[in-house]
Amino acid sequence: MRTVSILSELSEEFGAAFVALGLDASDGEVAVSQRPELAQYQCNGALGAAKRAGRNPRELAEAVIAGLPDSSRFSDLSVAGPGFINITLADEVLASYVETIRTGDGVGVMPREAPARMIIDYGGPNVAKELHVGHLRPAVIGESLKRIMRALGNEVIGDVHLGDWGSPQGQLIAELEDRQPDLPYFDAANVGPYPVEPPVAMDDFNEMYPTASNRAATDEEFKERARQATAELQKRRPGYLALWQHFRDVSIDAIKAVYDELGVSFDLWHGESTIAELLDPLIERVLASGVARISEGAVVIDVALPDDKNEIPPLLMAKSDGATLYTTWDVATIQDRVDQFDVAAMIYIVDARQSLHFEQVFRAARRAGIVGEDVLLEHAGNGTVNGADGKPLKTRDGGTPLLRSLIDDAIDRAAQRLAENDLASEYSEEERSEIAHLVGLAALKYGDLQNHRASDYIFDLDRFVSFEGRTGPYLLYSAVRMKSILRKASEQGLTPGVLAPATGEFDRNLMLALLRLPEIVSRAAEHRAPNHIALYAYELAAEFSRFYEHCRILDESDGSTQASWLGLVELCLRQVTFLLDLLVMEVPERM
RNA sequence: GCCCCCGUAGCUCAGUGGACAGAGCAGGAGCCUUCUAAGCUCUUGGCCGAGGGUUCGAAUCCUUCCGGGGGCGCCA
Repeated sequence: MRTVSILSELSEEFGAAFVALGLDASDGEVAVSQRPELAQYQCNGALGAAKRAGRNPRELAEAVIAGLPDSSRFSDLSVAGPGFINITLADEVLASYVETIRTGDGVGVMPREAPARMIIDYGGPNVAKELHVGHLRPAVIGESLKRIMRALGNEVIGDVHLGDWGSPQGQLIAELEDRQPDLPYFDAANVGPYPVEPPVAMDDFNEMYPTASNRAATDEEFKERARQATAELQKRRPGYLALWQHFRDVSIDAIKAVYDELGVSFDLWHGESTIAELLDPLIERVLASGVARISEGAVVIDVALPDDKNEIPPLLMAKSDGATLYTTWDVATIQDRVDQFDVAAMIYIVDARQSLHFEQVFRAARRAGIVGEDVLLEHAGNGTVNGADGKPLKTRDGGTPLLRSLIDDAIDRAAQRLAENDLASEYSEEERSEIAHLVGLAALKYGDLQNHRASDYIFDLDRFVSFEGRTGPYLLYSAVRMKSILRKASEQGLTPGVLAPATGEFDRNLMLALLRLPEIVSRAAEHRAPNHIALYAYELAAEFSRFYEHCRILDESDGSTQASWLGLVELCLRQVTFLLDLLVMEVPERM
C-alpha cells in the first residue's frame, strides 16, 4: 500500500512554499499543534527563516500561505502570534487521509531512513544463574526496540549474548569437583567421551553458585583453584569443556523458559564463549600492530583521545596471568559480528552504568581497525528498577528478586484483582486464568516501558496492576472493547464502511490521533525509546474511549455514519494491536 | 579527585528550541433501566533545584553552584 504520513506530506508542501520564496525546505516542517484548541497542525519555520532573511515573520508566514497550491483543503490556515502558521484540515480531507490507511493493509508507518541490517544485544544473562530483576529492562526494551526497528523495515538480529566464559564458570567447576570428585570431567587423563546426562540441574545452581562465589571471595585456596579452572577451561581442557557445556545447556533451557513467558526471543544465543577462538589471534594482532602495549604485565589498549575532556582509562585486553576478560570478549564480539553479519549497526541495551566500559570497547575496536566508522556502535543504556526507597529493588530479605517471581507476582495480582472486582466471573476457569496471565504481563511490561529507557523507575506492582488510569490493563481493556463492538456489529449484520467526514469533536479527534502513528514510531526508533509508543498507545486508547462514550455506534440511525464509525473502530483496533505488539503485549478476545 | 546521569504538581513520571509546561494516581464534584463503569465529564494543584549566558523564543542548548544516584585497568 501507499503509506501515509500527513505530517510528511504537509511538511513537503510547506517546504516547497518556503523554497519558492528563496528559503530552506526544512523551514516548512509541520508538527502536530501544541494548542489543539487553535489548530490541528502548526508550522513555525517562518520565525527562524524571517530572522535569517531579515524579514518580518508574520509577512513571511502570509507569503508562505499564499504560495500553497490548494488552500481549499484547509478549513483554517492563518498566522498567529509572532508568526506561527496554524493549520486545520477540512473534514473531508481528514477523513480521506484516514480512509487511505483504513483501506490499506498497514497502519500508516513510513520508513524514513534506508532500512539497514543491525544487531541488538539485549540479554546478558549468566550461565548457571537465574534471570533476575536486572534482566527485566534490557529484555522488554530490547524486544520492543527490535520490533520497532523491524516495523520500519530494518533487518534486525537479536542476540542474547550470554555470560558464559568468565570466572564464575571456573568457580562452579571447582565447587563441583569438591562435591563430586569422582565425576569423569575432573580426571585430566580422561579425554572423553563423557556422559550425555548433565550432572546438575538448574536448582543445583541456585545453591551452588552463591556458595562458590562466596568461597572465592573468602577462601584464598579455593579462589586460586577456581582461577586455574577458569584458565584451563579457557584453554579448552576437554573434561572442563564438556562439563561447561552441560552447565550452558541446562541454563539456557531455564533462561529461555522465562524469556518465552515474557514474549522475548532471540535470533542468536551467542555468548562470550562464541568468540573464544578469536581471542589469542586478536591479542597477538593488537600487540604486533602496536595498538596495544604491556602495562604491569597486562595487555592494554590506550583509548584516550587528545580532545577528551575527561580521562578515559586504557582498556584491559588480557590480565597479567594471560586470562581474558569481558572487555576482551566484547571487542572480539564486535569483530565476530562484523565478519559474520555485515551489520550497519550494533546496539547494546545494557545497564547504563556500563557506559564507560562500552566507550572503551568501542574506541578500542575502532583503534584496532576491527570496525570502520561506517558501522554504528551504540550503547543505549537502560536505567534500573528501584524499590519504593529509590534504591535497586530487593526482596524482603535483602536478596535480588528473580524475574520469574516478578512475573508470577504480576499474574497473581491480576487474578486477585479480577476476583475482587468480580470481573470475568462468568467465564470459564481456564479463560479467566488466561486473562489474568495477559493482564499481569501487560501490567508488568507497561509499567516498565512507559518510563524512558535511560530513567530509573520505582517498581510499584499495585500501581501497574491497577485497573484505573495509564496502565497495561487499561490498554488491553480498550482494545477488548473495540473487539466487542465489532463482534456485536457483525452479529447484527453491520459492516465497517467508508470513512465519512467527522460529525463532531470526538470522531474528529480520534482521526487526528490515528494519523500521528508514523512519526511516533519513527521517533521511538530514533531515540531507542519505546516509551514514546507506550504513551501514544495510551493517548490513542483514551481518545477511543472518549469517542466510545459519546458516540453510540450501534444506536446510530444514519447508516453511513454508523458504517463510518465502525470503520474508525476497525482501524483503531488495528493500530492499537500493532502498537501493543511493539510493546510486547497481547490482547485477549474478551475480559 | 575526575567523569557520567538525574533534580518538572502531594506521589509516580512524560515532555522532538516555539504560543498559557502535560499525563496518571491521590484530593474535590458529577455520569451506569450498560455498544463491557477495567470507563467518561468537570475540577484543585507548578517562580520546570538556584544563579548567569546564547536565542526573536529555553524545562529543553552553554556555564557556575546546590542536592541525589552511578562509574573510574587485572569481577562481569
